[in-house]
Amino acid sequence: MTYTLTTPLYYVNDRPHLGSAYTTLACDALARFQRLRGEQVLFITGCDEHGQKIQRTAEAAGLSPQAHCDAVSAQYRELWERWQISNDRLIRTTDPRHRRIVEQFFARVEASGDIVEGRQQGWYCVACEEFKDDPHEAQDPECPTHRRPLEWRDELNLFFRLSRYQEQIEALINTPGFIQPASRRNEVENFVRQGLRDFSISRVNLPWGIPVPGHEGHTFYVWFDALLGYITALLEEGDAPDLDTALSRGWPASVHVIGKDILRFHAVYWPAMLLSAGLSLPAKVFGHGFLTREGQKMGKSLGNVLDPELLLERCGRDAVRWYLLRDIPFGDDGDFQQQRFSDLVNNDLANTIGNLLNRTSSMARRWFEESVPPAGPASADDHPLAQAAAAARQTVLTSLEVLNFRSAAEATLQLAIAANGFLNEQAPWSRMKQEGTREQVAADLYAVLEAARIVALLLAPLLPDLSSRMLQQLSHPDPRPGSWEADMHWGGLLSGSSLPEPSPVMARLELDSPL
RNA sequence: GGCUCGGUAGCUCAGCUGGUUAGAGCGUGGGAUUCAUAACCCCAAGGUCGGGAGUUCAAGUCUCCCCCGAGCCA
Repeated sequence: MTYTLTTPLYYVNDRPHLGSAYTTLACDALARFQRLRGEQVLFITGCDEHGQKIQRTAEAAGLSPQAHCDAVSAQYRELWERWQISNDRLIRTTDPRHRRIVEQFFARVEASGDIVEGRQQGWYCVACEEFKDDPHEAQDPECPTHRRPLEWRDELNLFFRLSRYQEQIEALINTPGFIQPASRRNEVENFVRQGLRDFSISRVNLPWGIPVPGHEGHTFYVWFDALLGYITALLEEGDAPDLDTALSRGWPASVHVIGKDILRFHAVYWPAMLLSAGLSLPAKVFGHGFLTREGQKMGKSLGNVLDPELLLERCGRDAVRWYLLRDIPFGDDGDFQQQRFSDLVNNDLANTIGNLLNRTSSMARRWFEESVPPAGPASADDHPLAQAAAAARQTVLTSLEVLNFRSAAEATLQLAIAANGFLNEQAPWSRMKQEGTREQVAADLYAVLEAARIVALLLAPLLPDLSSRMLQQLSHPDPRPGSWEADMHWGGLLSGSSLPEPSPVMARLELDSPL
């Protein structure tokens, strides 16, 4: 069974922002975790490139839509490379193969009688790419989210008969665990209970889209096309653009990770479309929260957007990943606070974790021939640090399974804190001044080094870079997919292996100016 | 307007089915120590748990009303 997970396919209307980076980072941690556990992972991200909004943005910039999409999607690609995101795919909905997949999918939906012609009349927000339900009787209604004027539309469209799936969708969203976090389920439930209405899946007079086969003049509505990108993305390099082939590569998805704003599309429309085409449904949809900055919404008008590229350059991958994953409950909204950001990075990563390794390694080298001391009694499973390590490991495993990055980070940190405490209690530096304590000191240092090794391994999904640097200092190989959990058993550190000269694995963050 | 979710130490939050002196991290103050990245370790201050009423032997924890914030739908 392939573990398929997806980020949203980001709309290329604008350059990448921190929100997309946040989602992608979280997915990366999850993907790494699943790979380490030995799962066969297919990590999908990509770009959604059709629709009127794109067309207009391109026009405004004096570019062809395709040129515009090429440019923006290249920015995404570069950004993910820079962040070292481990995605297996980066699908673009302008990929020619995608068109074939959409056509085949549509044919199935049409064959099940779920496509009807209808008249779509109403106020449309181009920014949302969505019809708004009767916005009062105002003569100049505007979109509540974009605060831009709505456009009146009256056109003949193709509709998807969503209403036929009322009961199935109700059952689906009541399935425990399908919508995560559970707190968001109410919202969707509420929406569905009011009765599902058919929604239009085509537009007329919109050239920048995939033509609907057999319906001259119609192109697919962006969402219909975009969601299917998850399936096109399954195709491997040389595969023919065939729906069944794609599906065989890893459908259904184990989880769609999305922002809470597009939950409805993923938890209602998308499953209904899949049901109609006779395909199986994703196991889970996880809608995470939004980030604010110092208590304020980020936005161009406020001029307070945090550029993910700049953030990466100034602070580094580990710092940003740690802060976002460790401090913000995944699922809830979070606030990016610079002071807290540097406090946490410095305290947790540099002081608690980094320094733990540094001080221990330094002692071991000094007193035990620059190598890992003999474990002696410290190899026993009932050693206090062995027990702390086992507990941390357990928590990390169960937390990451349910995308609770925060709890995983905390548990890892706890182990490092326990090891620092143990070191202070045992005070090997004073013992070394007495006679006949060498064996005890060796055991204590071994235990702490071993705890540090396990901290490093536990960190591998969340902070692969830091993890790797720590393991290097311990002369220990990076974890391998599938053997990670076994690697974390107490006593895996080899006594006698040489320890390189320690240097800080994590530099303190000194942010003198605002980001 | 309807519905949902929040309002707990300066800050970010834990507190499951109601039950001893309400917890953690950060920040702040003090102490101890020297192996280490001015770091680690220990201790302390600090909260009428948004307001009010009620149920109960007992309520952050249940009920009702009100105030504030966020969101979904109208």
